[in-house]
Amino acid sequence: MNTLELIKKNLDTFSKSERKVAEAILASPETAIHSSIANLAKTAEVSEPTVNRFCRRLDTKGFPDFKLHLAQSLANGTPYVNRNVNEDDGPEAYTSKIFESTMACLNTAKNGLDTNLINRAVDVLTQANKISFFGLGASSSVAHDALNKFFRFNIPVSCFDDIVMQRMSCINSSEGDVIVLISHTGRTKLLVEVAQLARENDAFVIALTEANSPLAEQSNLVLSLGVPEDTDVYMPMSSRIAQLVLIDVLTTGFTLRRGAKFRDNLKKVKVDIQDSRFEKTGDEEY
Amino acid sequence: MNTLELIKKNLDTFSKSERKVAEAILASPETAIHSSIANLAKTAEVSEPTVNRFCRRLDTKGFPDFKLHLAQSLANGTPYVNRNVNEDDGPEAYTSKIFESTMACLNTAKNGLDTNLINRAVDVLTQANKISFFGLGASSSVAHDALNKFFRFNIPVSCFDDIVMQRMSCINSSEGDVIVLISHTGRTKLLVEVAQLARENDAFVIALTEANSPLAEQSNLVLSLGVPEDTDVYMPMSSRIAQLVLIDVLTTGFTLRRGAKFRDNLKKVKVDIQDSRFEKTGDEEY
DNA sequence: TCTTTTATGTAGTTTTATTTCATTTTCAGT
DNA sequence: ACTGAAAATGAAATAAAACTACATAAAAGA
Repeated sequence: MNTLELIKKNLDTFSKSERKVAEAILASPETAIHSSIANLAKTAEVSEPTVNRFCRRLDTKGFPDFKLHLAQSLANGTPYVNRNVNEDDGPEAYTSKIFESTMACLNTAKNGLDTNLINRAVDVLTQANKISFFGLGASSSVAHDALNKFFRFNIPVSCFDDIVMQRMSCINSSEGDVIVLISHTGRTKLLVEVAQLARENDAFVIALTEANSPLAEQSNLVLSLGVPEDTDVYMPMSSRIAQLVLIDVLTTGFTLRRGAKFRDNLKKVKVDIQDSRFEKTGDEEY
Repeated sequence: MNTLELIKKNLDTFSKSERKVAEAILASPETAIHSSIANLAKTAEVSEPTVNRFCRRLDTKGFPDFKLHLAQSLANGTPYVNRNVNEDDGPEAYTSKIFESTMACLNTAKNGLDTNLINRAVDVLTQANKISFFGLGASSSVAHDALNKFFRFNIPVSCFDDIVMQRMSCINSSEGDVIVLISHTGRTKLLVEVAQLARENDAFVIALTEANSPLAEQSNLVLSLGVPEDTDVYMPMSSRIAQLVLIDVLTTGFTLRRGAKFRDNLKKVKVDIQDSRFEKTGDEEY
């Protein structure tokens, strides 16, 4: 948790003098990280040990350690990690908050990912006869995105956001087919059934979902993002973004694994797209 | 500039002993910020003044100040310098690179956005009779995502990734209708034509695209991300992610603008989705 | 009101960082 | 290769900062 936010939140748990310290810091955090303990004590009109005790109350080793934590919470790009949007936020405020919390979410996802599993997934994908991406509701756009990327590899790939088509596709699957199921919570009943159906028909099931969820249990390989669940009505679903980045990672892993010959293929697709453009060089995508 | 990157970049400008310090820090930056100058000097096998001089060479006031800067560059979410994926990167390497460059891209987008324009866009959207999202190719999944979000507001909203349907929809549009066009480069001929068609039929055109592009010129309002264009074959299209976050921002602005009554609507949708789930509380989305 | 607990500050101690200066290394010019 | 200037480095001393122990004051409970 962001130290600055932590101080704000715990303001009322501090003693009288400690609150003075907290207020002095909140008033000008930038100044605080460049002050000595003596200086800050003077600003807050308390004694030095009080400042020190204040630091320890916030689970830091002491004043220097506290400054380190505070500095990190003021660092470029993360002034207000995961701050929720308020009813009275202006465009400036909610825009920063959403961008920043999305970045924080990606960082968490990055740290929580198991690269061995990613490697396994890339393995499985490169050896697949056919790849299918399934998602329902909000996850369907992630599946579409995956389709768009894998389509360029010129391998059999499909994508369905229709439960009936998904089931039909599973029934027709066989060994060597890989089915990638995308679900934020991993608790969508219909999709869990799809996973079962796919496995009954010998397909390999990769799930992009929460660890230990019902869907995860029905899958052969689970890539979980470890992103905290969204709690606020105002807050958008950042986990979806993390899933998309994970798709990017898988695509990249796939490209690298397939080697140089394969990459030429990609270039061809890009060059062709160019022709449908107004002139300007070096562009890709739409 | 990020301190850690700065050290890497300037490695060859340091003297022999100073390089030892640099290498000790790069080897384990997390350890470095928690060490005393004496400790770090011992690890690097140099004297304490050398460490101090090293810090000053990097434009800091001294060792504690340097640690502060270093801590900030290690902070959660800090955008790393865009590094491209290499042919011989392992899963660990390409995963971090992709996540980090995506975060860097979001940070750039955040800084480049004009919140006044966002506010205007939210204005226009809240007053619309009907909203349509159009995208082609890779941008179609962004359009779908937007549909999914705006759909919950219980207002007339549609989404097409088919050029014929897009044109038909434009022809049927009238004053009060808003059409949101999504295109990374803003140079897709067909989509530029769609913009013209929409305006001829009195629709208001919002473009999520590059500034000064042909599409931008045909639109009433342009939201440009200012994200650098993708140059590398291996690199995924991060701008797409930025577009999605921008959709999140617009959705949030929309919700806030519509006020409390409206938010109840959102809750209803969420509660309904719950029922199609395996039991567990507090979940949202799919 | 008295006792106990908690909070706060003073003064001394320890740790940490910086400065000064002597020594070593490097390197250009002979 | 030698010499001397300049730069780099480290030892030791100094200064600064942080921390500890303890004493006193305030607050809370009996």
